[in-house]
Amino acid sequence: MAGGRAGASSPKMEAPGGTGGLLDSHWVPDSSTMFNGSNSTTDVEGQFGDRKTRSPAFFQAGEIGSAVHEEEDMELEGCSQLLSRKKRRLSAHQVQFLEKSFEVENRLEPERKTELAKELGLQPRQVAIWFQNRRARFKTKQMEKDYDSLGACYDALKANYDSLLKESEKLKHEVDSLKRKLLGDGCSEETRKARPWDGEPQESIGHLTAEQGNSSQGPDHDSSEIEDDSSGLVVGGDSLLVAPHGLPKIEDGYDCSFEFSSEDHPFWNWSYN
DNA sequence: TTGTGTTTTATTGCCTCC
DNA sequence: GGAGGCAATAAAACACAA
Repeated sequence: MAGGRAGASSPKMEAPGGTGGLLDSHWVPDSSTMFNGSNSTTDVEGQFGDRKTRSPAFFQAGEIGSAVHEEEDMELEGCSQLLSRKKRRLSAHQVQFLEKSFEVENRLEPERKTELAKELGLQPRQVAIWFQNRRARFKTKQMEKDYDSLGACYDALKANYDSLLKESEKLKHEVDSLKRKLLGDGCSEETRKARPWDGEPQESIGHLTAEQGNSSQGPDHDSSEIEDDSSGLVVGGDSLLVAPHGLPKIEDGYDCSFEFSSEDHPFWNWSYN
């Protein structure tokens, strides 16, 4: 998307007659709109109202702003040819009011916009812009939060995976040692014949296949293979219990078992089209 | 004082919905 | 086609270190 589109109406743009340098820092005071008696720090940009038929807010001769910097304004009082203006920030009071309103509802109904504008001594367009920018800020913050929580989930899952891997190795060793115990060199012919694991590799001891019992698992081994055996493995009367495992509870409060859903997320619930 | 980074206000173009 | 939303962006305002 092309930038610099605001340039045409930029207050930095020198006014005709080369007066921009001087006028850039001054306003023609506005006697009209004030917020509850307090001074507004903003001008009346956006008073073109409908953005589809808008004209540049700046450089409209005779247009006036509701400046709060009275000293500056006094200096220029009487200046009828305002050709350049600066942005003015909203007052703390106005921002606070808008913030509260945003908390209640982050979307603006036309009536509410008008109402807010009236109450704050702003143009409806300014209120709309403020909400738009506020939503953008909120979205950014929310994405940062989501990024952090996903990172925490990843760490927890990785830790869980690693510990499962270790546990799996440990169990394999136990199985191996039990096998060695049972199949000691001095065992009888009957016992040797009865050894199921001496047959085809897919034969199993209990639920554990020979392959599971003997092969070493790589890092990408699916841990679910041992989950199915978590009910316990009985070998020679001993029970090797594999602890049931699931998704971890992360200590800092994040639960990784969540799924992203636009239904239950305050931000994504918004209908961004 | 000045350079630089951040935040805020506003514009522009495109998109979707009605 | 108009209204309103969003992303991208500009630029003023502000903060702050050197």
